[in-house]
Amino acid sequence: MTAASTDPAAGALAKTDPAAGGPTKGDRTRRRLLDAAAAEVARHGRAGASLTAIAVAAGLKPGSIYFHFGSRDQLIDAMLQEGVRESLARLDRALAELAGQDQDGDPRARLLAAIRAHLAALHDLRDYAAVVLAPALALDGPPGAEFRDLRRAYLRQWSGLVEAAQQAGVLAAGVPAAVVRDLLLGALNSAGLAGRPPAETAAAAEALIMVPSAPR
Amino acid sequence: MTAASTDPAAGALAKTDPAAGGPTKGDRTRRRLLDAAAAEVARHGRAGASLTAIAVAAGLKPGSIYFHFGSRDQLIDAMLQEGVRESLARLDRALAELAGQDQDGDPRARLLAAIRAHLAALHDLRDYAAVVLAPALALDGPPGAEFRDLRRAYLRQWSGLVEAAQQAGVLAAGVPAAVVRDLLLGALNSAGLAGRPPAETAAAAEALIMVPSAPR
DNA sequence: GACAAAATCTAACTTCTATTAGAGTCTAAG
DNA sequence: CTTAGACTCTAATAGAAGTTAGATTTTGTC
Repeated sequence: MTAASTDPAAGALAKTDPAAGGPTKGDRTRRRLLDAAAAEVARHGRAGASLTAIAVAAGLKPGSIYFHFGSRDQLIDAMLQEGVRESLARLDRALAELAGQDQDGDPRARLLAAIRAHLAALHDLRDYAAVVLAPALALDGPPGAEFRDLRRAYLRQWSGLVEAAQQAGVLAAGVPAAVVRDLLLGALNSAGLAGRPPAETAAAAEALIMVPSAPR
Repeated sequence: MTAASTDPAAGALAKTDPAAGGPTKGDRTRRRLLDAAAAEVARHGRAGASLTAIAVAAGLKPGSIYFHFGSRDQLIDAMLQEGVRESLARLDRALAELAGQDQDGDPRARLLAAIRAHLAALHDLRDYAAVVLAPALALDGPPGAEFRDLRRAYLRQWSGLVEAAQQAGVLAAGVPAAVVRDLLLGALNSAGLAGRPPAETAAAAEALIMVPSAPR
């Protein structure tokens, strides 16, 4: 171990300056490392993201990374977690905002909000999301328990939204919800990463898949 | 160069025994190498597919690969080309079969046939297609002219199908065809790689995106 | 069965990689 | 200014990667 005293390499998360003033210097470069890792993985895949390239992109020498992360894998895992965690938080937030309005439990409104939130996340988080949410992305090896759980939670959220929408007649029924969910997320990911403004893609997705109006 | 005499490493394609009897031994191991490369790239990404792993999977020593291919990159490029080429051929074949029937130019029938062909290709070609057709897969570096052209041709085919379907009222109009194409292919890729039988996925996709019946 | 070509192996090399230990520098608090 | 801790660099390690040249084996043909 390089740093045995306080060992910031152990914690995977970047604490959002809980106690005193702004983020410490270590927090900042840790963030910079995660960003660089996301960019590198997005561009060259997990296996192609070299520590040296990440270090250079973050303005460090390769060896210095080990002060912040225990290994290359831990760094990449941390950035993957960060990506899903943030996406999940955004989804939850979007749905919570809806709850404070008139359309509380309306499945149609909830699904639309989720679509927009997903596309917005794809647009804002860019490299993080490109890596994390891609359906069949080659992320070899055991993905790490925490990442797996977060990803599952994200998918479960969407399954729930789809089922509710089907029962309300907003989405085609008589089709396994899991398949619809895969189709939907795959469509959003593919079109969302094409670089178009999220609003445009959202409008297209809604026009394409939604039953034109209320079940009537 | 290792083999300067007849140099099979130069040609990227596997000739389908044009002249005499069955495929020569070189053709067979070349095919085995392409398969191994596809599997390895599908599992570990382009950068993570090591020559040694490919060689072992094909029952060879790493050095022997250079008799068949000029370099690692050329091997992988060849397998990528093989993937799109076959997918494109299947799509063309499916559309041509339709032309011999009553529903010659019906946009709806053509789109349905294309969806089924794409999902079937995803299922049959597996590793090849998983790598080639994935929307935003990290295939770093210049993709190679031939591969790029084939891929463009595939996308152009789909754009045409989508436009025709929109004009016929089979798909939601008023939305850029390119966006719809991305959504559609992304959906098919994502759901198609989930391991479900292609027919089931096709049915789900059709139920989800098609305007219920003819424009009437 | 001998011969030439095709196909594979062996054994090296170079380069790049992650990783480590220890020494050096910066930063903030007293 | 001093000092302790946080942070970063340098230099070196061991291993795995792609690649190559030459020897060796396999294959098909007269």
